[in-house]
Amino acid sequence: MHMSYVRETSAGYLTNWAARLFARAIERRLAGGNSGPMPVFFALQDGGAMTQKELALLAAVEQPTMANTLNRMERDGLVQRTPDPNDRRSARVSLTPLGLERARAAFVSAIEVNGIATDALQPEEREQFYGMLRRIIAALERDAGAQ
Amino acid sequence: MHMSYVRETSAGYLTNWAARLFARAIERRLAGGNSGPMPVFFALQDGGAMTQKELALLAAVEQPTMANTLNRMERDGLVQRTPDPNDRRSARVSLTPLGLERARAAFVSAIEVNGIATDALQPEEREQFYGMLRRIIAALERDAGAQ
DNA sequence: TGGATTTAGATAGCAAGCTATGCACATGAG
DNA sequence: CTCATGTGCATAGCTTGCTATCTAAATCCA
Repeated sequence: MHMSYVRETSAGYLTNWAARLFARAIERRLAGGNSGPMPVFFALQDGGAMTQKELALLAAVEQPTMANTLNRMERDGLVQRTPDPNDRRSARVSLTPLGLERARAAFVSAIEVNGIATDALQPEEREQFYGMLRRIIAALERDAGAQ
Repeated sequence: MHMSYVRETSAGYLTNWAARLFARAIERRLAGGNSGPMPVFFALQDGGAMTQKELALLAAVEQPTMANTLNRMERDGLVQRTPDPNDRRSARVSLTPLGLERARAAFVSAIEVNGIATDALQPEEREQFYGMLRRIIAALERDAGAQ
């Protein structure tokens, strides 16, 4: 079992590699923008507001990761935090006008990159690919849950 | 096109999510170990030596990323750098005995996690999944090459 | 009501990824 | 031989991800 074997048939290796290529392809199209805010853009693109916790859940990242992402986005004028009147620990996060603008651009880039990737698949393979990834994600989350 | 659509059918989103789950699943099994050295382990598990550049190429990461990974591995006693007698800019990197031991453990964990993931697929889907990922990687690398 | 527990977020510290840039050594052209 | 160019690696500085831990507010229960 040599490197070539591992490189070609390790699902983890290939998945990590593909994920980095996706992120870089999107970032090249965003001229200075990064791909980290993408899940926040998608979650709030309709003008809605969410708590940090809800955003972390949707993005499937840990709370401190989302906290840092939101701090950078706030620093860059992309989101605003409005204190929750019902819970003084919490704040509702929403996109600023600049954030909405960037969200739309990010959406365009994401769709374009997604298209480049799925063009490498046969039409009937595409749904299958999503399905397989979702099953793998579910299996690995079960593994994580079982300690 | 709402969040739910994006979450379920964005190849980039799903791939990034799966990649993080793979890395965490391996790290949970390595008790303090990290998944970054994995490509180095695989490349050098047979006792061979490579330059940093060769390792970066095999791992498909940039040179500074590999430089940092090797620094951490050297700090932790996993690799040694031997000056190249033919080129004073370069060094040959090889695993220490401790590094070889960790490499074998990492290999076992990687195979186990890979098994958990591929068990979520039908046997005939497995080769297909690797093939699709490889085609997507190739497409995104072409995109990167074309600026 | 008051204390224990839960929950939302903040903070610290690290790994792994990237780009940009600098330096020293190697190499090739004249 | 010398000088321009190329190459291998190091460094700086950033983002995104993680775990561990803290604080403060909310909630639950006796």
